[in-house]
Amino acid sequence: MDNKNTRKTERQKQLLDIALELFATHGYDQTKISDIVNKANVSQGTFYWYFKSKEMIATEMFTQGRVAILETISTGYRIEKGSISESFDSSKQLFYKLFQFAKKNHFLMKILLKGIHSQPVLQVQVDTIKNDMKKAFAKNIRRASEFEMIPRSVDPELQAVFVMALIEGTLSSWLFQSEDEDWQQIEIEELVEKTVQFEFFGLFGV
Amino acid sequence: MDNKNTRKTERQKQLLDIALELFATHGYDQTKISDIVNKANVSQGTFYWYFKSKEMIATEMFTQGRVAILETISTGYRIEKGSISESFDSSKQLFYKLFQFAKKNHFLMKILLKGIHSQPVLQVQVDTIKNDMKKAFAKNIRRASEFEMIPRSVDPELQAVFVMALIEGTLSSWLFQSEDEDWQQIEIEELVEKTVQFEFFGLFGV
DNA sequence: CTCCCCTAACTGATTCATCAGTCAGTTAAA
DNA sequence: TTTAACTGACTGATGAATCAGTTAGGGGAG
Repeated sequence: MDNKNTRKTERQKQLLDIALELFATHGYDQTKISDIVNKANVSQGTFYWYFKSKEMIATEMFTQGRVAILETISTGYRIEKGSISESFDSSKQLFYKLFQFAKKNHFLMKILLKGIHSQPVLQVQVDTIKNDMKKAFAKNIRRASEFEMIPRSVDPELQAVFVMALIEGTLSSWLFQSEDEDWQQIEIEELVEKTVQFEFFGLFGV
Repeated sequence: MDNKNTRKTERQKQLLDIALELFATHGYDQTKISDIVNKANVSQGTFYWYFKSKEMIATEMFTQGRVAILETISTGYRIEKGSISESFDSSKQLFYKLFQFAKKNHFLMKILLKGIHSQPVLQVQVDTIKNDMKKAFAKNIRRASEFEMIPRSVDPELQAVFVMALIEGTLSSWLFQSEDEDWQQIEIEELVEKTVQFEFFGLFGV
């Protein structure tokens, strides 16, 4: 009985993993249910034993992914009243965790970063996750601003847009052009360092 | 004969404009050829008198759009040896032109920013345009760096990734959430000012 | 320990809706 | 009269979803 349950969840996980990889590498629309089941060596009908539809397997991915991402971000927080260098370091820590997560879950990240605009229902879910991330950054910035760790001058919401843009674009470049020479070389620590550098000081550096 | 030519190009433009709007608002995949021709009050067959396929009308859009964008960026350049504040101003001017372009051509920009990942052939074209933009920024940064208008410390290619990310993300937020209160208010001049501020000085501001 | 029974798990050929693209025929302007 | 421009019903491919039927493996009766 316990065994049965395991067998069931294992097949479900197998299908989820395969679908995740195929969606990320070939795209959601380019991936047929038949591609997924062929790779899993099961029949088309089996897929529908585990998932109500193609849309539902993607939804399941996002539900699980959302939890994992938000967990990563929330544990990355460590903003307390302190010096500027402390706020710099805590941002670095957060970025580091995020970039590590992105590397480990690069299939999920690719799907999220590209979006699924051909499927409005799914795109809403992608947008929700991105919005949650942005809100997390905004909260971060608002607190740092209250503690005077960064200047109060600018609207935290707008700053959050900038930071989110920076993260999204940097992760996209990093994950999508990883065959590229330029990116091949760069270590995650270095990339984080330079990204946070830009986040705090812009083109001018320190 | 000149008249004939005009009539032909006008219908072509009409179909292009309608397709552009529908692709931007409902998405490429959600837009049927029948939607386009209905809105234009012509028959399905007429569409195929002017365009070989759905893919080709999108390709035509991108071909025209690419020219317009690169023209905008190239006329926005004005980097010459000078002071830091001059490099700041020239960046502001470039951003201003780009944001103006984006507002005027928001349908095109929406398509480019979202991408068309369901259609690999078209996505390549989108990526090409984005890459052209990034190269333009990289060139800009490289020159500013040579002239010591910004520090030489960091890799211009990586800086270009950051700047491109900033532009893309900011434009996306601006164009897609224009019903939002926050964005409703903000003037293009103010947005440009703050974006360039972030580009040069990051979260810390001046 | 066996046989048998039940149902969860699985099969894959078939159905069905959708839409891009076609084509034989029509219209209008030069 | 010619042909560019247009019509709209039709075709054909595609792929998600279904369903009637099959299999396997765990649990209970003997």
